[in-house]
Order: sequence, then C-alpha cells, then structure tokens
Amino acid sequence: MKLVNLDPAQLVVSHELSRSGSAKQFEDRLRSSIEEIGLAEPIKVAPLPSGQYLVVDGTMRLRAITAIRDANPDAFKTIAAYVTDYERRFEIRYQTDIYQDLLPSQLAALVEHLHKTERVRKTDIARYIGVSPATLRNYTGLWRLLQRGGLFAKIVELMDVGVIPSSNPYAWLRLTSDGLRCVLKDSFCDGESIDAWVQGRISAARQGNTLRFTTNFVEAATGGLEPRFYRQDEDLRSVKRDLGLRRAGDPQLFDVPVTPAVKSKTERNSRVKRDVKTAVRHLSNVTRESREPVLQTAARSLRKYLQ
DNA sequence: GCATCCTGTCCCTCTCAATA
DNA sequence: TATTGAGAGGGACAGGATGC
Repeated sequence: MKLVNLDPAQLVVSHELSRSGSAKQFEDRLRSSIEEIGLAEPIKVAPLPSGQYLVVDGTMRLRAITAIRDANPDAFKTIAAYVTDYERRFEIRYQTDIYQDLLPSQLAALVEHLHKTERVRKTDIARYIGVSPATLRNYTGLWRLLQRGGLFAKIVELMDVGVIPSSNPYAWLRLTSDGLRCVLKDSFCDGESIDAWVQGRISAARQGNTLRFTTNFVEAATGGLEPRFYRQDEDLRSVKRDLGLRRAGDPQLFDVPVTPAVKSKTERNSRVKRDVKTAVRHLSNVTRESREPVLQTAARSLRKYLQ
C-alpha cells in the first residue's frame, strides 16, 4: 500500500463503509489523542474516478480531525493515508474491523473457526480481541445456539438485532426445544404465534423499532420452569448454581494462602512469558497454514502485538 | 496419571445513556 | 449535576475432555 498525504477536501465518506455503532466517549478520547500526538495510524482510502478518495477505514479518525479543523483551520492541512484498491474496499474494511464491528453471531463464528480449524487457543483469541476469557465463553455459547439450529438459531438472530441481550447465551442453552417454545410462548409472544413473533421482532428491529428485553427478564423467563424443559436434571443444575452462590456469599471460604510477593511475581512473569511464547507459536501456524487472507492478517497482527 | 484447557454457572462492578 | 437503570464484561468455582 502506498502512503500519501491528502487534502481533507479530497476525502469522501461512504455510509456503507462507516461504523454501525457509535461511542461518544471513545470519539472524544480519539479527538483528544489526535490533538495531542497527531494521527498515529494513517487512514485507508481508495481512489475514485473523480480524483477524490473514498475513506475505506478511518471515518471516525476523519470525523475527529474535521472537528479539530473546525476549531483550528490551520490544523491537519493534509492527512496521512494508505492508498488501497477500490475493488477490495470491503475486504480491507472488514479485515480492519474483524473484531470491532461484527455481530455477535459473526464473532461467535470467527472465534470457533480460529479455535477449531486454526487451533488457536481461546485465551489467545480473547487477548487478541480485547475481552476476558469469560466473555469469550459467551461467544462459544452463541455458537452452540447456532449449531442447534431452528428456534435456537433464531434466538441468536434476535441477539444480533438487539432484541435479546447476547451476554448470557447459557440461559437459553440449558433449555430443551420444548422448553424454548414454552419460554417464548409464555413470556415473549403475548398471544402471537412464535414464528410470527420472532419474524416480526427481527423485521421491526431492522427498521429501527427495537423492543429490547433485559437480562433479568431473560433470566426470569428461562429459570424456574418444570424440570422436563431443561436438558440437565435439576440436581446437576443446583450443584452448579450453588458454586456461584457460595462464591458470592462467602468469599473467604475460597481464599488461598498468600505466597511471598517476590516469588509469586517471578512465577507470574515466567507464566506470562510462557503463555506469550505459546500464543506466538500458534499464531505463526495460522499465518503460515491458513488459506483465509483475513485470518492471516489477524494472526500476523496479534503476533506483532504480543511480541 | 497429570497438566492443561474448556464448560456452565453464579454474582459483582463498571460504563454509559437517559432522566429528574 | 446527580441519580438511575441496563448491558457488558470480569472473577471464581468444580468437573469434564483431551493430550502428553
């Protein structure tokens, strides 16, 4: 990719390549950062027949720079940009946003692909996309819902459009098919048929009319059903539930003896170094063996980050 | 057999937007 | 400006699965 400096007036933003979400605080911090240290990472553009350049990646940075220029017209007379192929604008855009802008179902599919096909450990994937291993487990849960298909997959679709929170897929996974139908019929559909309700909520959400259900609502709706509506028997679920309750209710039960600070710090450092080394090895394999350009790019990027 | 990783579950904390 | 509510993410556990 060729690096050039472009006049801001030459840049054109396309809605189809802009971010789907917004974060005011992030944008404020981005603007402050660019004001303070400049544009650390050039944006990516593609040439247009008109002589202008389409912003492929960097609309938020451009927005921040525009805001800075509104206050100070002398700032950023040119903007550093990598010139990419217009034909590859979507590929490049989605490579860049592989872990920032994906729907929950897409992220779940990506995680499982990296894990199963490319053999990247889930802890490494979590570090790469900047979430905890616990959060990554939610993506695993989403993937399992998708694998079950039918109404379970529809639940993920409802999560994608924001009707149902995606933060606790296991509330749904514990149900049988009959249990799922029972929950939807009794707590969500309000007299409508299940299929019609699901399709109606998805369509409405896509038109901007999203009816959101809370995690508490989901938990209440999927909990406390008859035992026949759960995949595992009540005793087993009670044991697992008790683990969480014991942990929350009496933390000192689980306190471990404190080892000398120096020793534990040394051990931690040694462990971290070992983890990083292993992660780099896995990622090198992905870069070398994967046939997916997106995954090669992601693995190269994470390897560079870890090193 | 042991070490490591993954799963399913719980509650808590933090962030952010909406509202008073 | 302070408060509130919702959602996202984190910490922790036991136990199962897997690989060496």
